[in-house]
Amino acid sequence: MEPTVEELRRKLAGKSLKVTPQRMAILGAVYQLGNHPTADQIIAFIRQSHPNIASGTVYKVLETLVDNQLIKKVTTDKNIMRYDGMMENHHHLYCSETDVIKDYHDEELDRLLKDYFKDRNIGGFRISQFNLQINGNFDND
Amino acid sequence: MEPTVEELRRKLAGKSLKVTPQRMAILGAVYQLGNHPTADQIIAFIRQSHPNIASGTVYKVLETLVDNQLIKKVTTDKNIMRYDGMMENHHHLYCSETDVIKDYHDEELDRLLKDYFKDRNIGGFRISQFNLQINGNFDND
DNA sequence: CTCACTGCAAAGGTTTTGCAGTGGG
DNA sequence: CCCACTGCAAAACCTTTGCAGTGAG
Repeated sequence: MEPTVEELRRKLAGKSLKVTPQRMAILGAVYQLGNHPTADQIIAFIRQSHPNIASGTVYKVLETLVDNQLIKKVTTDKNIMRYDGMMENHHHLYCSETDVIKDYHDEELDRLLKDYFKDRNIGGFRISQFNLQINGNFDND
Repeated sequence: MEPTVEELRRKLAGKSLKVTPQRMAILGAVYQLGNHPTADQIIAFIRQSHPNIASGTVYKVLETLVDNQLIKKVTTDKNIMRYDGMMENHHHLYCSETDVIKDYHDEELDRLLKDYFKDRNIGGFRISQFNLQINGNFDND
């Protein structure tokens, strides 16, 4: 969860995106910050090393990264967009009090859901992807 | 899915909320509009019968209704909040192109998930509720 | 070289807030 | 009657946009 400069470069180039210092920093920030950061957190983090980066640029780059499936958008009850660098199929534990999101991986659950949707026709709906939003509270609050 | 005036009144009173014409109209609008309306759609709908309702009031009332578990918030990739009057456990089919959300109910799926989480300790997380976000496309687009 | 990307600043759109006046319990 | 609720308008907030200048391929 902390790719090297070469890995970042490869991810961008792999999507035929120009490799700019800003894009490297933003994609790296999403990975390093980890816990589903907001645009604001990403901007603050990047300004430590790139003081002149414009917030408009960050929003544009995040949109580009989402469009190219290098990151995903994550929404919560608060209407602030958050971003997730984990592209493998996974689910989210969400506490609305603390606004903390934790990833939840489980192959058994994935298999269960996949089997459920297999051969099931959801009235004219072509499923591209699904994920479970699990709401509740973390014990150590 | 179109409760009478008495039912609306009972729902509000049941939560010890003052029964005002605005609250009646807003809760009724969420039910009548059905498809997970935005605040804006709710306001436009209500103004037909209550031309003077303030948008600030609508936002405040919607928040109150959410807090009192009479409606739920629904989020999508677009950062506009939407509201859902269906309180029974259910899932959502979501098409990001058209921004259409359809409810998906299935007891077998609910049982499957319930069984899965039964006796399973999700590392210090107390689950209050979960729902599946199913992304894809509707055939008749 | 060229066109996509960045910085900057302004605008956009949704949601929140403060306060005085109103009305439901 | 009293306090919660409403209307109004301004402000806050996140995000988008336009344009001139820059730099990656």
